[in-house]
Amino acid sequence: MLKISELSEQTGLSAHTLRYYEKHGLVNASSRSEAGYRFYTDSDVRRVQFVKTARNTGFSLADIGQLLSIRVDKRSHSCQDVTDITRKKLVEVNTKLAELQSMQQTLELLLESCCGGSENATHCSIMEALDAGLSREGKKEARLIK
Amino acid sequence: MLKISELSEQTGLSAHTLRYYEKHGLVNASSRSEAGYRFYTDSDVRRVQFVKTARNTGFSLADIGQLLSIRVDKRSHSCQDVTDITRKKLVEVNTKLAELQSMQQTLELLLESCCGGSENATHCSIMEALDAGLSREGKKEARLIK
DNA sequence: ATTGACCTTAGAGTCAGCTCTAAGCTTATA
DNA sequence: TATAAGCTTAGAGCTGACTCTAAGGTCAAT
Repeated sequence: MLKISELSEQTGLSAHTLRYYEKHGLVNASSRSEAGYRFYTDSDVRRVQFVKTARNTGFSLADIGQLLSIRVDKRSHSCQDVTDITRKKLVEVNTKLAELQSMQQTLELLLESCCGGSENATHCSIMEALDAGLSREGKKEARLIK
Repeated sequence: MLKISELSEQTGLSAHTLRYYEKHGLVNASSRSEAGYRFYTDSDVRRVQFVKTARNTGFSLADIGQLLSIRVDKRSHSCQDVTDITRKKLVEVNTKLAELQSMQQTLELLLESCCGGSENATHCSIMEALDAGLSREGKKEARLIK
């Protein structure tokens, strides 16, 4: 039986976070001391680690709530239930990736187009590109310099 | 001279958002009517479009505040000032990209490893991988199936 | 003159996932 | 026994960028 600080050590999640997860229905202590202290079993530890792994994989707490309810009663759920959640998450991740890649490309083009020197910014091509809405000129110049 | 709703139309930003930007020091109306209505000039429109472009490129409102102060007095700032901000942003974007790419890879491996069928989830390899902290087994199985 | 669309403000609410505080018990150590 | 560390709770605060509300003033058209 672990106290919350011990569970915290074992999982790397703060006691605050563990209580927060409990409040949101993800992880309960199996029992409490007379004084009300939370006590966690090995099974609780595994559940918390599942949550942590799922968080690292990008799942939201709401997603994890669903995954956990599958986990406790696997017989009532199908693999498809699991892949549905996973595929939905992958779509979200891919969407964000596309946005970030577009930003990355823009930022790289901007940096390539600018001297970055200590002269004043009167003709800074980054400022010009942002002024031009990144249209034509900004991108074209960037490509030329490339 | 445009009223706020007209500026909203021209820029695609809501009047709410434009007032929000004003409150945060990014865009002021050049003048006001006797009744207090905001009036925007062409120069204001260009400033708002600059902000919008910079937002699309991933800059935070704080970043944009800095970029704007360079924009209004380019002679007092160097290209390096501009590239510093841009490079900092690129680093942030690359960091987030790395996180998301890792998530993407994990999610894809998980999906490859699971049948996704309508049988029950008793031996679902996604659940097993999440239980195992994505370690060894999860990844290995995924690769084998690949 | 009245409707209705538009404008003003301060300030509250939203999202997600924590993170922290205050006030008060409990437990372990000296 | 006293002190300090650790636990409890409800609830507030944080981040960033909006988004909305309420209560009221203004303006153009009928």
